[in-house]
Formats: sequence, structure tokens, C-alpha cells
Amino acid sequence: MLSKTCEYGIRATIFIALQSLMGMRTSLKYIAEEIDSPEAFTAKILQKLVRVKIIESSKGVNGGFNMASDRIKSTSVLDIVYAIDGYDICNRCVLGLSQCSSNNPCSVHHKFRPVREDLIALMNKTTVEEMALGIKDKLAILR
Amino acid sequence: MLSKTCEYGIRATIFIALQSLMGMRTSLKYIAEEIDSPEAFTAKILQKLVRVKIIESSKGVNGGFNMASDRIKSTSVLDIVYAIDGYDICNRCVLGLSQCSSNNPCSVHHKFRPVREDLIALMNKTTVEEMALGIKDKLAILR
DNA sequence: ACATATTCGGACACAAATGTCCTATTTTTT
DNA sequence: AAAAAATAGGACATTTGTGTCCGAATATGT
Ligand code: FES
Ligand code: FES
Repeated sequence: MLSKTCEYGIRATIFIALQSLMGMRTSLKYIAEEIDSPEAFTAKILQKLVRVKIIESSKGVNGGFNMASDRIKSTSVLDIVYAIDGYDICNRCVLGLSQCSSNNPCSVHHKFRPVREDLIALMNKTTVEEMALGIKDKLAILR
Repeated sequence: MLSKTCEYGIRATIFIALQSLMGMRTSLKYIAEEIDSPEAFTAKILQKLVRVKIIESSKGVNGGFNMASDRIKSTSVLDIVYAIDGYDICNRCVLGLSQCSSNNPCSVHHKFRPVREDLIALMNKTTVEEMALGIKDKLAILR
């Protein structure tokens, strides 16, 4: 469903948020360890998230990544997916037709579209804060 | 969501079913034209579907692909997806954890799992017949 | 100032998905 | 029997996703 890039991106963001909630900045190395992802690849993904300002970075000794508390609250899973995989997911036809529309629907459009919307709505209202708290309270795991 | 291979596979199957409902066998060339897919690549996909007996093929002059009427009724989208992409989709964690379980859930497991199940249930109960009839009645398109 | 620790960014490497080509095989028609 | 029309299947080619490496830039601590 999601690309690996997205999966790593979301997990990394959750961990950065978790650390930020505890007032800490986190290094790439530590992140990659904790979410069990390839370090150099994760770096690329984080760069992207920094560019769209979902997370912040600082270089040098004691540098690393962190997330502003308003961002933790306001950023949704969908925001991360958009930043990494782009906006297409929402408008792609399930059967791969060049365009998805109710005027010229494919054979499954009417049945599948609603579930799709549900999924997107869910991603849209699931915040990083919520996910990070799940980890903090040990209700969920990251690796 | 689905691989291109699956998308082509489903569209091709719908078209073969449609033709079979009208008592006709269909050649690869015609299928590829009608569903707007790369011919040689589509051939590979159809081979797979023949092997699992979702469709039937016959070689030689006037050969081609067809689908038995009981298959048209009994085959679901999920059957095709299973045949092509395998069984994994159902048990993969949304965030890419090595295993998805309620005991050790990721941060979105509890919220996303139900929607996922909905999607799978929908694929499971959407039959080839239903989709083919949509095309026949011009309520849907294939390309 | 210098050494060190860190992210940034480009280039490269590998793997998987997608797509093509050519020959073999089978069936039908002539 | 031969020719033609179709699928089957293996090998190859291309593209995209995933992942690595290394030098540059930048911030911190000594
Ligand atoms: S046209 Fe296929 S999902 Fe909308
Ligand atoms: S553990 Fe992530 S979806 Fe189930």
C-alpha cells in the first residue's frame, strides 16, 4: 500500500516526535537503530521531510532532528505520505485507467472509491502526536 | 495499491469474461488493444491466470482465451490479485513492521486494520461477472 | 584555530517491477 | 503435408524503487 520510503518516513517521524516530546533532539544514527531502517536511505527521506518543514534538523555536534510541538500536533500521516510519495495516490484508478472519474468509471469505481476515501480520511486525521503517544504509552511498537 | 500487473490482469479478465458471455474466444492481440496494455507483457500475465485455471487458453488458428461461465461467476477480484501478487497483501503491516499483529501492533494498526479488512472483503465479494456486466451495460469502461 | 560530530547532496550500486523479443509448440485450415 | 495463426516460455532490456558511499558544509566543544 505505502512505499517502503513512506513506511520508514512515518516511523522515523514518530520517533523524532517522541524524542521531541521529551525535549530531545535525535541523531540519524539513533533513529535508524530504533526504527530498524537502513541509515543512509533514512537520511534521504529525512532530508525530504526537512525541506517541507515537517521536521527540523541541525548540523554539527549535538545536532540531529527534532519536531516542533505544533507540528507534532498538526502533521498527519497523509502529510508525510504526500511529502514523500506525492499527491497521486488519491486520484489513481484502482484498475489503472488513465483517469479516475465518476463520469467514466472503471468496473470497480463505485464500490471501491468510498473505501479509498475512508482510508485517505483516516490517514488525514491520524496525527503524529497520536502515534507518538501510542509508542510512549507502550501501546505500540516501532520495529 | 495494486501492481500494474494486477491491474492489467483484472482488466484483461473482465474483457475475456465479457467475450465469453457472448460465446466468443478472444485473442491476446485483441485483448491488449481493448484494455490498452502492452501485448507481450499481458501475455505473461494471462499465462499465470491460465495456470491457476481462472481462464482457459487454446493455441492455434482461432485460438485465444476464454472463461468458463462458472468461473466468471465464482472468481473474485481477490482471486486474481492472489494469483498475481500473492497472498502477502493481507498480512502486511501498514508501517512495514516485520509482522502485523494485535499483540504487537504498530502505531496505526488498530485504526487502519478495519479499513484494510473492508477493502479485502470488498475485493473478495466483487466478482468478474459483476464487473463484466458493468462493461456490457456501458456503465463502466476498460481503458 | 582546530578537531569532531553531525546533516546535506551528489553519484553510484543493486534489486524488483515492468516491458520486449524471439523461438518453440500446438492447432486449424488448405 | 505444409502453411498459417495462435499461445507458451525463456532470455533479455528498461525503468523505478531501494539502498550505499563519500566528500562538502556546518555547527559545537576544546
Ligand atoms: S475509475 Fe477506476 S477507481 Fe475510479
Ligand atoms: S502492526 Fe502495523 S498494521 Fe498491524
